[in-house]
Amino acid sequence: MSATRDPRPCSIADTLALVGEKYSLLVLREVYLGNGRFDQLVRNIGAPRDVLAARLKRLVDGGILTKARYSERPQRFEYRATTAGLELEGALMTLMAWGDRHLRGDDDRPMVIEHNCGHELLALVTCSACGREVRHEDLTAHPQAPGWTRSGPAAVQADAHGPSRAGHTASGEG
Amino acid sequence: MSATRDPRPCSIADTLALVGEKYSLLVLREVYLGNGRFDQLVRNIGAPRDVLAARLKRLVDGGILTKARYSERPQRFEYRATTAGLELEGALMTLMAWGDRHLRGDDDRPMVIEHNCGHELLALVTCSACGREVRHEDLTAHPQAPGWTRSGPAAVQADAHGPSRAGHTASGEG
DNA sequence: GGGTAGAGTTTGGAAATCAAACCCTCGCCT
DNA sequence: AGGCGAGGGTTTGATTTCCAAACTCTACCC
Repeated sequence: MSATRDPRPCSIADTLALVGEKYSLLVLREVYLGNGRFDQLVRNIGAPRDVLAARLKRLVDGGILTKARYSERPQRFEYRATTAGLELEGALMTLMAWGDRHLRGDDDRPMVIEHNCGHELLALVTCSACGREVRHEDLTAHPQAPGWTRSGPAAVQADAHGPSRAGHTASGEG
Repeated sequence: MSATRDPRPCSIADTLALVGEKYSLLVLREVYLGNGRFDQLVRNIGAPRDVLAARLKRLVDGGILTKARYSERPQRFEYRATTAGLELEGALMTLMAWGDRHLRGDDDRPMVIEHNCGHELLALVTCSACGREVRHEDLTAHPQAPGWTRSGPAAVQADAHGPSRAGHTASGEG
């Protein structure tokens, strides 16, 4: 019997395995703001120092941050985002926009980001091909991983009398 | 005494407090795919059943999922995304795009999303005002929360501009 | 020498995770 | 009517992780 064990292969899961632990994305937030020093990260994020040290090591090992020396004699370091690390900023802006919209009133924002087009940034996820905003009902998933369908592992085929086999295209209750 | 304690007020942190725990975003992934049944979530995500139950409760309480009955007689439920929940799909697509680009070769994708414009989706985060892609160097953060600057809590006055020079604030306060 | 800043590491108790086992309701097969 | 199995969880007990506070070490500044 093949192991029913392994979860669905997925780049979302892989990405979260790297940056999805508690505090990791907040480290990125601070680094984007230019706050790359250890004590600064501790204060601004509120993370335990040992946990933060572990997260930083992981982010550096994962190629998202670098540890740069900014002073030789009293050895002092600063964490900076790599190119790959900077490419996660969009995801953070998206999460911020969501939180601003759903967890606050539109007037109670703790932070405003200014885009150099002159306007306040409201992050929007779009399709790079057509430029339109990504909406759920416009998407169709095509699993590529062998042995996996949209609904689960093909071997188990857990799709008999499902309530809505439609999956992505056509439903919508809201 | 000194309230050096509270972390920076931030919608990113708030959002992550709700959906940032392990597995939560993978639950959303499966729900977007139409897989809202408990056992399906367990199998496809690989989460312990008790942890998954806790996450589902939190997501329902947080207004991101609803628990819908799809069969009366053998009582059967299914979790579905609310409107707010659907609005997180863009963030997931962004994380997927990042993982596809940085954690895999562009040929080894476990899942391809088709956009109904006819092309494969490559999620891009853009500024809703000007439509351009969000890039780090085009952004400027403006903290609104009282007592907080870009670099940290104002009361503690961590120096403001970069690691290069320290402002020498000798006078303590306390 | 005393004090401060930066960058962590150590410590020990509290909380979360995990895999596996268990529970309960139905529906179906025989 | 007995047994099986699916679905949807809850319980259990051992392992990990987290957390806050204390501690370490270097180095500058007075």
